[in-house]
Amino acid sequence: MVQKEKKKPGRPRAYDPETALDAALDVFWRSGFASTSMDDVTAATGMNRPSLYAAFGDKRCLYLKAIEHYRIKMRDQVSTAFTEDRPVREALNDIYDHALDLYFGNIKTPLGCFLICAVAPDIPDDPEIRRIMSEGLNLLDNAWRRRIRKAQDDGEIGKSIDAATLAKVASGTLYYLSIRARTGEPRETLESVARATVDLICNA
Amino acid sequence: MVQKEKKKPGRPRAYDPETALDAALDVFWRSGFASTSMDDVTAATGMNRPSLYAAFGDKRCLYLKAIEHYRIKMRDQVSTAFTEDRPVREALNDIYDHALDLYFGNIKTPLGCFLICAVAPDIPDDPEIRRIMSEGLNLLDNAWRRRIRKAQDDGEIGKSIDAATLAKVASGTLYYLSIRARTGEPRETLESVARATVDLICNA
DNA sequence: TCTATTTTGTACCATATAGTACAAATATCA
DNA sequence: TGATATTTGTACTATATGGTACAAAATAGA
Repeated sequence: MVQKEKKKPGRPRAYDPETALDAALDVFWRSGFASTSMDDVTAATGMNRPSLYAAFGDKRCLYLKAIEHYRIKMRDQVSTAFTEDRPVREALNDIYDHALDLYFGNIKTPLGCFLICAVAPDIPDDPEIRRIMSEGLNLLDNAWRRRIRKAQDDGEIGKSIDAATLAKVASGTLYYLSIRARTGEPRETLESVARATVDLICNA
Repeated sequence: MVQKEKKKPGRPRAYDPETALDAALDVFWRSGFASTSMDDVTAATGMNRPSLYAAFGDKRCLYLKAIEHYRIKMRDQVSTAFTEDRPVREALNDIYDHALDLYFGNIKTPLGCFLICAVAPDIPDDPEIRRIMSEGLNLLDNAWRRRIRKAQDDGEIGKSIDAATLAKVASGTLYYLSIRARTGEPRETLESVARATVDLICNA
């Protein structure tokens, strides 16, 4: 049960934390941590600086919260496609489609996967970012692995290559879709790559 | 014929432009454009600021030159593996190996592909970077495509999926190797993914 | 209505950073 | 040796940026 509005004394906040975090994610997603100024964030969220700092801490804290926010967004967008019960071909293709929905977003310029395309450069200089990034991508690999493993057990996919490795190949195509969405490749082209990958894996 | 040293009047430069550009690439490769300060570059190159600006122009010019420098490095490292005459299996595996050599580099912390891992975030805010990035990745896709197409003509690879699409799947695995090298995944794991991809493509 | 509490909004500070001015240094050439 | 040309190195400027102080505003509760 979510406690929606516990009436507190004091001036009420003029922003919705969830909406603000979403706006912050958008600017980080577009330009990355270093290229995004706190002024950009205030502009995107509509919040003033002290409110921003009071709500989310300093820039790096906000960035970490944005990453976590993205992780949840990713889960909501694609995780159901992994667990639904149906033929593996259909499932895998559907996963890619949902991912493309996320990568192309609702804005004019597609940005790809936030982790792959925007967070990656921060890895060498920040061990915690590396850890979070690693875990986030592992979650994805593991989701592929479980679904592919199930298909192997069901006899839908051959067992000549182990599920964990096939899963990483599947992720690789996801990375391709991300990067290429960001470089401006048309969605149809990327859908073809996704379908080809599904073909290859299902014929393994 | 390269004109090595045309004796000019004036104080001789204390740096080697090629070496300096290589050092500049290293710091951009590690931290990306925005996180890298010109002080970082001066430290890495050993050049002082005015010499740096005289030699390469402003920060963005230097960055573009570093990208071009990387493109050449990439070509030198992997392009011969594409054109050598031998069985396609051997060729594809060798390409991945050479790429991994580049991604793991000579330093302790592997950085992956410069374009994929460091330049990608700059795309949305800089049309020229987008163009360069796009062209760079297209070159890679096309190299895969030509080699795979040849293998299809030679009967080594089936024709159920067209070469251009298979090429993009092959690139996808390359992107995976890049990102995962940067997150700290061991090289052996990535070699397995490469070998699995080659298996899948050769059995297509 | 008065007090306590929380958020807002302006204004500000300290620092980091991209880029440059200018004189000293070091070469070639006459 | 002197004139010319090019690079070096120090010091500097202007600006952008992360972060904060503080008073005004707006609520709940007594």
